[in-house]
Amino acid sequence: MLKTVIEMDKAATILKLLGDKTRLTMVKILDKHDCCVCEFVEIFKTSQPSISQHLRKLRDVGLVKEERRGQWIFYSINKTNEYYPFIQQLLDQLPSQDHKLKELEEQGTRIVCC
Amino acid sequence: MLKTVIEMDKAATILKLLGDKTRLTMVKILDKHDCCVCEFVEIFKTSQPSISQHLRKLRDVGLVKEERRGQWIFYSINKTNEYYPFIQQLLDQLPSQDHKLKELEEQGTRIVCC
DNA sequence: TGCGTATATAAGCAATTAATTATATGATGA
DNA sequence: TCATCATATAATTAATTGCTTATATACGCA
Repeated sequence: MLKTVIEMDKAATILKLLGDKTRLTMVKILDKHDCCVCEFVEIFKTSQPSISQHLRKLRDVGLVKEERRGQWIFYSINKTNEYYPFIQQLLDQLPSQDHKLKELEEQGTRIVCC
Repeated sequence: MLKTVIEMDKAATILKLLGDKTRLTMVKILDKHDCCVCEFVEIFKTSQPSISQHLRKLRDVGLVKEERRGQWIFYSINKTNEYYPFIQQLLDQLPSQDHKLKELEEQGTRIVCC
């Protein structure tokens, strides 16, 4: 089995980023589904700037990437990031957050927006 | 394979704790070797209170435990902690920090103190 | 072209964090 | 019992973080 090793500095940086419940949940969701900003605003019941700022931090270290689709900007996990295997192993130990997206669908919020 | 799942809250708390280079390195070292406070002071070239405070945080969430041996207090990983499997998987992806202890031995600092 | 929607960025502020300095506690050994 | 060593705790301070409010940008549509 290939053992990937990550430097301590980089690991600490990534863990610090993920050591925030909002960002950790975002990344867990994004690992399975692309999402746009307004969905996160709904899910976390917080302000749009707050969400944007969290996403920016994740983007700055390359964990997620953005892509414009018409009016919306979708975020997705950057699987080509050299540290993706590191976080993937971590995410696998977290409970699925699919129910959060399901709630949006039930509210109609997911469809309306994206 | 048994899949252990950890709640998001708890995971975020632990990741935040480990998202500090000093604490992450401490835990990585402790995963293989017990250490006393004065060794960490040497390794990290920082003040004793600073080291004590980091250890306290790790102790407060149960990741490490302390044990007095005569004059010294040794810290070790708490393998019975319910979140140990979570961090173990993470630690396995980090480079060994044995060289740091080796340096102490070469300096004689390890033996003198502990 | 002008308006509404989605998102990003900037500035300000309150809360949290990590380090320092000073002091307390507890064990050892003369 | 007193001095010393190892460690913990407390108080202070500077730096960092995350949120809010306000504003800017960029797209889609009438």
